[in-house]
Amino acid sequence: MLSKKRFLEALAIIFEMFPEAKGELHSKTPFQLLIATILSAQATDKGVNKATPALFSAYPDAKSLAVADISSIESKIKSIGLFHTKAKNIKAAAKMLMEDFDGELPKDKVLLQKLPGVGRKTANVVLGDAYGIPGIAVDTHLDRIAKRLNIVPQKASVLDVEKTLMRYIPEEKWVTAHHHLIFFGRYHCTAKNPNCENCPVLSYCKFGQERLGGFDA
DNA sequence: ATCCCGAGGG
DNA sequence: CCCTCTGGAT
Repeated sequence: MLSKKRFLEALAIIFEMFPEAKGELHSKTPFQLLIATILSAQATDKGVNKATPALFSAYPDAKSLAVADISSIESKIKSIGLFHTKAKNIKAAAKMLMEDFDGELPKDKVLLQKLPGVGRKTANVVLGDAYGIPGIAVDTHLDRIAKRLNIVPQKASVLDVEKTLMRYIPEEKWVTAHHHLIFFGRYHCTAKNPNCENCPVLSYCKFGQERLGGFDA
């Protein structure tokens, strides 16, 4: 297992690889960020950004989305995938915001997760990016990277990954580290053909060393 | 553990 | 063709 000290060394290198990493979902308000983030589940941010202009043009806020027709919402987000569930969730979330939260986003992880379609990962993203509240959203990229670097057992849950990262990374860097790790996963340590051959943190990476050292897959 | 589910990439 | 994408609810 990679030690905390060694992980932080690797993380510092990853910071330098993508110095300007940040959230890439397009939004004008915290509410729109919430909706975009719900829509981003099992979808690319590019795909979400392609669909949200039409969605937010028609329904820019919780008040309008709460009373929108499901079929109208579906037609605007269909290209994203999982659109039945997501249309239902974002309308219900908007309605809940209006009825139970005075039309404003709760700045609290537990309350945010009461909204349909909002789990731990989405809550962390919204609180971190909209309000700067410390948190580490573990998505498919962070989960993969944590396991490749071997800071957690291969069978660890996303919650275990989050806890370990929170223990290893200083709190004031949680939000930025999250973005740097996302970029690293998205553009370098990819799921399919990771660029281990040209990786600055190869010397820290169990997965990469075994992959390059071992026989062809 | 399984379902949802279209677009893009290899 | 198969795999993956800033997951969540059952």
